[in-house]
Amino acid sequence: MTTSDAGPRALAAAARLRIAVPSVADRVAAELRQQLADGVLLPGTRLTESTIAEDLGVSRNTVREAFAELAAERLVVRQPNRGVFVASLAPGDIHDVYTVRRAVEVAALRGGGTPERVAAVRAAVEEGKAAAAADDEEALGTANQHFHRAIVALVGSRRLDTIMSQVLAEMRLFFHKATVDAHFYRSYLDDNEQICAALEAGEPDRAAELLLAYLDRSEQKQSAVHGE
Amino acid sequence: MTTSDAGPRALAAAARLRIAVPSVADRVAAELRQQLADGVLLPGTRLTESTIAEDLGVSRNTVREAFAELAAERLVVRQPNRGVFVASLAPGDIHDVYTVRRAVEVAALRGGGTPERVAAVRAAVEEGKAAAAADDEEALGTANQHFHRAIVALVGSRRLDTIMSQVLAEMRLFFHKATVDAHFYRSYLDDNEQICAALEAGEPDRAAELLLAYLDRSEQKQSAVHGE
DNA sequence: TCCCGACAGATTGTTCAACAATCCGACGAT
DNA sequence: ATCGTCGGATTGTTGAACAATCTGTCGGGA
Repeated sequence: MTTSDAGPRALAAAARLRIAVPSVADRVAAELRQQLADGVLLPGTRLTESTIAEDLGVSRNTVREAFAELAAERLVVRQPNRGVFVASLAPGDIHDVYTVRRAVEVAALRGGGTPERVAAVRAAVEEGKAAAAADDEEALGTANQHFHRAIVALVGSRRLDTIMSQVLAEMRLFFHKATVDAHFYRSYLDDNEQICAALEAGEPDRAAELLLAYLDRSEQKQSAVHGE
Repeated sequence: MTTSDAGPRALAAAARLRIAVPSVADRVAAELRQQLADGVLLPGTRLTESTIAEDLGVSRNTVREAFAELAAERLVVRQPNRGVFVASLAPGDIHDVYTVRRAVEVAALRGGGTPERVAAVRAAVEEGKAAAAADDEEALGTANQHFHRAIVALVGSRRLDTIMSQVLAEMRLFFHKATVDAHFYRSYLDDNEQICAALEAGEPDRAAELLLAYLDRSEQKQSAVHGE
């Protein structure tokens, strides 16, 4: 009771909210996630437990726990008695991912959102423009992700946010193939601007329509690049 | 080679698609999932690793892997160095769950779906009616879940299906409190019928509107029962 | 009386070593 | 060339061990 009295109930709540120090398994998972996002580990690559355990200086069991996390996020697939492999998306999976995005993002956009959250969308759009001006393709890609994440964040749902995060993480897996074209994301700048403008103008339904068209186009592009 | 020869390529494909024998960890997770769904384990209950390991006759490490699975599904929460507890939903979480349902189910319904899949929705409706006629509240509840699962299945997206499954699993966690009222699900029978009828009539948008209203009402009820 | 710190017990987090089950590739026989 | 067989490698699972952390209790001091 150093400061104002908190009471036992508040203390219990604080305990529940205390900063959870990430476990070793979590950190291993985070490291692998990073390598997956960076394209260090390409789809289809086999991840051997003992190798990773050795490389990261942790036990095999801990690596196993990390694999369980990643498998739950679909970033990695487990083949019993064979090992885990970096997930690779079939053409059907691409459509599937976009189906989720259509459901989640359009629903989020239709809700409108508070002015503060709309401002976050705007910020992501500007971030993209700045990246384009600086010819930073890398930044352009992340700005684009921020944009879509901000759209979902409009509804303020923790669960929708994590769903979106996972979908984006999945997409990063096979986006590497697409970004060989250095100007890939640039074509989306206008779309983002228009969607954001419609949203700011208080016309969420129109914004949703624009987004829907955008997603359909994007899916087509992806499918084409992915060779189908 | 008991039956017709398949050839090496087909065999490789079969190997990839072969029925994955569930690992011990998977079976432990399944068992716990069942107990959670059945209400044997109520929200807030602490799950001690050693106890469960002993009860199910497996090693503590294996239980740990099962916990990782369940944690990824939000059915249990891990408190570092304290243990895992059966997840309990705060009032805000209830709204959050319904937010996901609104996004997913409405989007699915708007798509219409193939006649075959519409038929599956109809089947779930009839299943509910039959359960009501037989005064089987248990069956009524599962029929209701089948109904909503069938709606999502209209789009035929593996990812949306699993999202819906997880959401329903989460709901079963706190639905136990609600079903003390034996006639809880009965009130949904008419809604389901109307939604299904609109869908069959080729008016998916009207069906979506009905579902939206249904979900809002359901959320209100749940929030009320859950004491808020 | 109430608060605070130390202590003991219990539980988790992590590692290590071992072994069975399974898979993969090579090698040799037909 | 096809088919078994065998050996090596990897996974699945177990059991034990130990440090780190948490919880509750017990006593001392204000």
